[in-house]
Amino acid sequence: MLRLSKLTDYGTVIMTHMAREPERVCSAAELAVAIGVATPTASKILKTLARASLLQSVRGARGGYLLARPPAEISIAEVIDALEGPFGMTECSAVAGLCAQEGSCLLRANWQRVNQVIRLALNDLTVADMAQPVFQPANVGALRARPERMPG
Amino acid sequence: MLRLSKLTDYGTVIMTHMAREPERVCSAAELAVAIGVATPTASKILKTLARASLLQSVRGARGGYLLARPPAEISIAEVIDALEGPFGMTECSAVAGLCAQEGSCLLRANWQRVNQVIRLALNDLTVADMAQPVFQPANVGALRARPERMPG
DNA sequence: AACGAACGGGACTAAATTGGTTCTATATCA
DNA sequence: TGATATAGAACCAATTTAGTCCCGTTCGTT
Repeated sequence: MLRLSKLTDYGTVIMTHMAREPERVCSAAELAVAIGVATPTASKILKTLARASLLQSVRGARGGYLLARPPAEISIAEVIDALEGPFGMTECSAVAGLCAQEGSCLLRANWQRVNQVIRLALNDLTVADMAQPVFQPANVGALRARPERMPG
Repeated sequence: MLRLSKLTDYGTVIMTHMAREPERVCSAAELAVAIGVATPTASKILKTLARASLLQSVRGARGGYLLARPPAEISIAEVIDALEGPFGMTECSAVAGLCAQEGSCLLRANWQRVNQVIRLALNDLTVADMAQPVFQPANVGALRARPERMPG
């Protein structure tokens, strides 16, 4: 459930990769090789991330991309938002007000809440966190271990 | 981002609807009218929920569906799992081990963590919670208000 | 016993989404 | 000036999703 698209996955891998050397300007071709996709595909993702102001682009020869902010200040939620469109687990909560069965729409308020939890959890997880090979739960407030009711 | 499929959304609406009268046997046709979809569509969802043991089916004339357990003991995570397939935000974390770019797969461990947060949050939210018009945050441990870093 | 209501399961079609490529224009370094 | 590299849009193919239909089975009702 809650599967992200491939492009979004690639996007997080790219951001993580770049976070390891935040100063370096990386070209689309270089990143494509690094993460194992074709250049046009990487390029498409990079353009999207740049348009969302998560990356800064450098045009011209020896150009490429650069993290727009320190990796610790870029949350995974932002990366997902950039690549996956507007937030919202259901259509209703994403684009409020155009719901066919208004009678059942008490639900929406609850979905909004669930969305919010997820968003907060992902807001607390930064690109810098992801770049660390061993991930520090302390950095991510929402990631407390809560063992109850965890089905297979 | 993290958009659920329509069917899953319908599924939660159905479960919530049924939670309001847990004793009553509801036919597919009746539920279809209640939530505003065509009968075959409702039927498809109900079959899936029954196969996942979230609903109990009653065959024959005057048959229908019934919650398999008290609504407070059915989590939203289960409903989503039933309708959306195996858990996992990326392909890698859903079906471990078949990742093209193994080098970048440090990421996977982190994604797993994120998945877990989301899952725990949704595990704590039950069908009974959703059925209440005003939703009690106290019932849902993971739903603490945490105002930091909440962009547009 | 026969009829009809209702579920079980699978196959199928159409529509929407996604993944990926290509092309043209623009910017910049050497 | 030429090579390199991004910007942006259009486009195609493949997958996924939504929704429908059909046939078999179960079981009240008459």
